[in-house]
Amino acid sequence: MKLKDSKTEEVILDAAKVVFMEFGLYGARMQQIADRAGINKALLHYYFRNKERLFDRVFENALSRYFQNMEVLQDDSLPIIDRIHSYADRFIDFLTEYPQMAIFLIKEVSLNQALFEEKVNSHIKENPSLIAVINQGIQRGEIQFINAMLFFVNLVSLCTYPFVARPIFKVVAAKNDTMWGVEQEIYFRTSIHEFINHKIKPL
Amino acid sequence: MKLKDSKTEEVILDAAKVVFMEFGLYGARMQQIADRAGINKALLHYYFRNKERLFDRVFENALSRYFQNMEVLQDDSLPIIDRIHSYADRFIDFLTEYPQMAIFLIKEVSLNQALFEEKVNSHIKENPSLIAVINQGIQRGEIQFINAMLFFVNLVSLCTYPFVARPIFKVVAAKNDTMWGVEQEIYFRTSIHEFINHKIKPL
DNA sequence: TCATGGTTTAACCAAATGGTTAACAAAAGT
DNA sequence: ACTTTTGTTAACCATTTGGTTAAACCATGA
Repeated sequence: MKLKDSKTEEVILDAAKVVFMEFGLYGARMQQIADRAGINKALLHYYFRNKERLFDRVFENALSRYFQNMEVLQDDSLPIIDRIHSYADRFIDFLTEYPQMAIFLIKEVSLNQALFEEKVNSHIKENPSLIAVINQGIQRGEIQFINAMLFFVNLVSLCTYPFVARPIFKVVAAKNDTMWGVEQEIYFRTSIHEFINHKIKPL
Repeated sequence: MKLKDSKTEEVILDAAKVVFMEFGLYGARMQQIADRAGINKALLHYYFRNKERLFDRVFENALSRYFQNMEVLQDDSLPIIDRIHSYADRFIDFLTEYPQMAIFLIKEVSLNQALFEEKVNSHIKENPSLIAVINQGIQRGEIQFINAMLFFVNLVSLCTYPFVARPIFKVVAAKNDTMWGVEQEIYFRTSIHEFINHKIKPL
C-alpha cells in the first residue's frame, strides 16, 4: 500500500501560499485556493482538514525559509564580519524572491502572536541568532563594541522594510520622478554593506 | 432643525479605528465595531452607509496623521539638516503613539493599491516630500551629495520597521535575554540621528 | 400637547463561506 | 477479476456576516 506521494498536495500548497500571502488567513477564501489549484474545494479539506491547518502548513514553510537565511552565521570558516555581510545579502536575495513574505509574516504574527511565539522557538533553538554571533565577535575583538540588539534591529529594518513598504515607496518615488525597483537594487545593497562596516568595523 | 452634532459618530469612528487597525478591512467585523462602540449594528449603517465607507474614513484619518509629520520639512527657519532630524523624531513620536498605524497602512495599501495611490496624491501635493528637501539641501551645499531616494528609504526603514515588526523583535529579544521596548528607545533614537549625520553631514 | 424629524433598536434577509456527505473514479492489492 | 483503499467531485448544510426594514424612542418647536 504505497502512498501515491501525490503532487496534488504540492499543487494545493503552492496555490495556498500565493493566496494566503496576498490576503492573509482571514482574507483568503478556500474557494479561491481551490480555483487556483484547479481542484474541487472539498479536496482541500480532504488533504488538510480545515483552513487553519492548511494555513499552518504554509506559515510553517514560510518561517522555515525565513530562518534558513541564518545558516551562514554558523559558518566557522568565515570571519564574523563576513558572515554578517553574507547574512544581509542572503536576506535581500530571499526577499527579492519572495517579496510578500515579510509582510505576510508580520501580518499573521501580529494577529496571532501566541502561535508565532511557539513556532519560532524551535527554529531559534536550531539557529544561533545574529545577536549571539555579534556578541561573540565583540568578545573576540573582531568587531567593535556595539549594542547587539540595536544593531540587529537596524540591520533587519534596512533590509526588510523596503520590501514591506514597496507599494508605498513606489508611489513616493513616482511622485519625485525617481525610480524604485531593480534599477536601484545595487545601490540599495551597497548602502546596507556600508552601514554594516560603519557600525561594526573595529576602529 | 439643528443637527445633534452627535458624538455617536465620534464614538463609532474611535471604535472602528481600533478594530480596523487590528484586523484590517477584511478581518474586521461590523458587529465587533458596534459592540466596541456600545451601539446597535444598524446604527453603523445609518451613519456610514456601509463597511467600505466607514473604513474609508478611518483610513483617510490615518493617512492624514501620517503626512502631518512632514510639515516640519517646510519650516524655512531651520537648516535642512535640523529639519531632517526633526522629521525623524516626529516620525518616531507618531509611531510610538500609534504603533499599529504603520502596519495598518501597509496592509491596506498592499491590498488596495489603487485606492491608496489616489488618496496619497492629494496629500503629497500639500507637503513637500523629504526627497525634494534633501535635493534642495544638496544644491545649497548644506548636505553632502547623496542618492536622495535611497536615503529616504533607508531612513524611513530605520524609523518604521521596529514598530512594524515589534511582535517579532520582542520574541527575538526575549530569546537573547535582551529587552526591546521603552528601555531601548533612547538608544534607538540616537542610532537614527547618528545615521542621518553619517550620511548627510557635509565633509 | 402633539406633531415632526432625527436617532436607535430588534428582527429579519440574502449572499458568502467553511465545512460535510454521499456517490463516483482510479489505483493498488489479492 | 474483484475487492479495498485512495483520490475527486457535485450537491448540500449551518453559520457568519454585511446590509435592510419597520417600528420605537426622544428631543424640539408650534
